[in-house]
Amino acid sequence: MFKTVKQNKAYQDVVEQIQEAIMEGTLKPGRQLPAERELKEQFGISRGTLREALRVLEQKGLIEIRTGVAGGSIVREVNSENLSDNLGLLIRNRAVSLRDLAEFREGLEGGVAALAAQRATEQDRLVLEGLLDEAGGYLKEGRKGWDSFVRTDEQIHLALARISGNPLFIAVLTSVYHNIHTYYENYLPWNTELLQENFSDLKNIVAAVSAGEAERAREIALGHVRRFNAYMEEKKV
Amino acid sequence: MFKTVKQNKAYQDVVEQIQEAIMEGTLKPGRQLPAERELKEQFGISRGTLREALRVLEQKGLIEIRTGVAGGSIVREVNSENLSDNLGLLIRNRAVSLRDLAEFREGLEGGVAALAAQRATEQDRLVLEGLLDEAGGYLKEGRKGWDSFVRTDEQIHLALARISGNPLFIAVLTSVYHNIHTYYENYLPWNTELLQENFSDLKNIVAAVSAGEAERAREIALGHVRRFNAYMEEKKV
DNA sequence: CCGTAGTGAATGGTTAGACCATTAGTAAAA
DNA sequence: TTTTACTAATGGTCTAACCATTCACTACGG
Repeated sequence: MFKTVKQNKAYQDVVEQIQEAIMEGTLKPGRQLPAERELKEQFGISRGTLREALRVLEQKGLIEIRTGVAGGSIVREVNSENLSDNLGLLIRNRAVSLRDLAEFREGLEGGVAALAAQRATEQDRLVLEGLLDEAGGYLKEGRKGWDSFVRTDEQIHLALARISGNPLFIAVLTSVYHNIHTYYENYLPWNTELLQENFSDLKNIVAAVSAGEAERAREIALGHVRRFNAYMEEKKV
Repeated sequence: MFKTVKQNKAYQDVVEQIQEAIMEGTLKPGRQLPAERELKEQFGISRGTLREALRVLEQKGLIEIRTGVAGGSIVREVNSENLSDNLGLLIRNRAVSLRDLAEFREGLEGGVAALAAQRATEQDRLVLEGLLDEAGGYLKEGRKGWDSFVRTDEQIHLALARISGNPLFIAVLTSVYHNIHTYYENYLPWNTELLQENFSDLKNIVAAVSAGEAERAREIALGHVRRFNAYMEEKKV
């Protein structure tokens, strides 16, 4: 009937107070908190306890702690790094399989391409074409350019995510790419033909995005990822 | 040319060591770490520093700390609570808007429904139909059943994610649903008609999944989410 | 006048040792 | 057998000190 009364530990109370102040805007990004020796007085706790609280806030990505005379705890701009990290932990720990990752990517890339097509500015188009040129250059280098090509390929995909303007896609895809590398090396049957095909896909996606053709971009991106995944499945077996 | 040598703080070193041990499976979930007073000896640090490390690990969701005689640090089963918390922070900070969330959901639900259709077992079908019945019941209760209906709706979507068998979809969608509630209350123009339409969508999705028709499930799910989002956009303006 | 090396002070990082609070198990009492 | 009280182990907190890092200022040398 009744819930157990939550017995807050001292450091949790501090975490909550500071977090709340940040959330409601009392503490704005860039703002510096008082020094530990002063904060501990304000909260009426010991320095050790205060530091446990600060470590938690740091881990949450809410503050940054700097040493030195002008140092201290500084309120951070909220970002999705943490989300990315967490997802990375999940991927590594839960023994998420290549198939899981690939399926997940399949679900995301189409939507990202479509959104990017709707929202790309002139400048975005230039960036994409620049990356495409770069990738093309690596492709011509033959074997030794492969690694660079793959990295550029990734950058193109991430650029699309950025262009989509949706922080969730950006954070999640960043995390996925950070963690899929391991698999590429083991499972992808690298060869010139595959890379050429890949490059051709990229060109088509960028073309569709530049033309603002959302649905075409979606389809090509989806097909691209699917083919890629199919290759990996083959090799895996 | 050279990168600054990373000056690890003592507590960071401890965090990394323990985290690594958990990741590579040396420390399995449920396993209990030595008591603080012993751990500090093993690491050769003070108790305060050790505790900062443990707090970080706790915040990361890797361990749980219990008080009392049989207490201590226990390695946790990895879960997506943290991911959810993070997403919550981003939303509260307006770094992620309703539109962002909705778009993201649109990207995911189609794929989930398609996978679920491919993989649903007989038992899964029963669960889905059970949930559907439950939702239908709430719908008949009129106004006072709305909340329950929405919650059941969510459970159906989460059940689909579970059936898809992909831990990434499960984790991410769980986080999204945990956090989208805030918006529902503010932006959804609840009325019988909308709920009826919603219910009809759900029935169709479940039917397609049960029939193993992946592409149809994908399309219906996508349309479902899109319509839902469109309603919210309207109300918002 | 300008640059550079040195120096001091403020701040976080770490240590040691003590005591408080919580809790599971055990022994004693009903 | 059930309840109560005690005990010991463990995390939670406190105090007080010293170490390590960084920035700003000063004094010296050009």
